[in-house]
Amino acid sequence: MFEDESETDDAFRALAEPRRRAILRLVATDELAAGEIAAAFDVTRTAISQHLTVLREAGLVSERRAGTRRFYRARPEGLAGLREFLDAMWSDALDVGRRLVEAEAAGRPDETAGRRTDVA
Amino acid sequence: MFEDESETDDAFRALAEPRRRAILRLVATDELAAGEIAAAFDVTRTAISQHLTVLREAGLVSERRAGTRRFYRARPEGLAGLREFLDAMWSDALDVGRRLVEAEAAGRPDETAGRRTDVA
DNA sequence: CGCTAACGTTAGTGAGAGCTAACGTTAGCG
DNA sequence: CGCTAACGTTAGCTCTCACTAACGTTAGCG
Repeated sequence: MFEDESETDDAFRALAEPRRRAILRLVATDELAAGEIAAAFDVTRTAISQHLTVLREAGLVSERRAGTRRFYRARPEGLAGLREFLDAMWSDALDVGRRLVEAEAAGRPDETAGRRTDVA
Repeated sequence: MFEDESETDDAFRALAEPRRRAILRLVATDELAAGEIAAAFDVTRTAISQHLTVLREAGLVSERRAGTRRFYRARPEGLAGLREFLDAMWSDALDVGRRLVEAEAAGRPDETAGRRTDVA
């Protein structure tokens, strides 16, 4: 698993920016033009344009051209990698939590914390 | 929703770093000491220590001290904010996809699309 | 054509983040 | 005590990234 690390990495880095997440929420429910998106913030259109480029290259938004305007919309498939990562992490961590409780109830063995190498 | 933006922001920024995600996967299944974690990478222990600090402040790992050693483990609750964000984004985007298909079948209204939502 | 509107793109700047080396801290051993 | 081991912390460097200003591109109108 996690074979598309480079692709998922782009999505993570793209979402690390609060403004990009705001843009994504903005186009999650409605398809908006670049100018409309830029009007919603108090930064330059240039900055928004670059953010849109990052989001597009990360596969998080799709672009549709109509005349001189370009409409953007959230692309749910771009979040698939993140969901996989989070779900795997979530279930693994919860599983360990359960295991630790059972171990403690059994009289707490496993103090040396013997490794398991199936890390990645 | 998205009221814990500052807390979620820390988690997003923490996960934006590939090495921190690797560390998180490493301690997702096993509780490891700082030295063991550092041994798994080819960077300095200092760098790993700083990464662990970031992960801990983001609520993504827990710390347990035993003698001079400090054991770290993944904290699934720290991912709750991210899951909420992703789930909301996912369902919203899919909902829009469905709505667009229906609108197209109905004869495509809503061309102007002028609006602004709660941008934050 | 000329002109304007709506974008994207490039160069340059300042703030932030990851990395290393050196130093400080705490726990265990003789 | 003195010494070592296992960490964390600070100072400094470098590189990335978000932002702005200026320029280039494409589409529509007269």
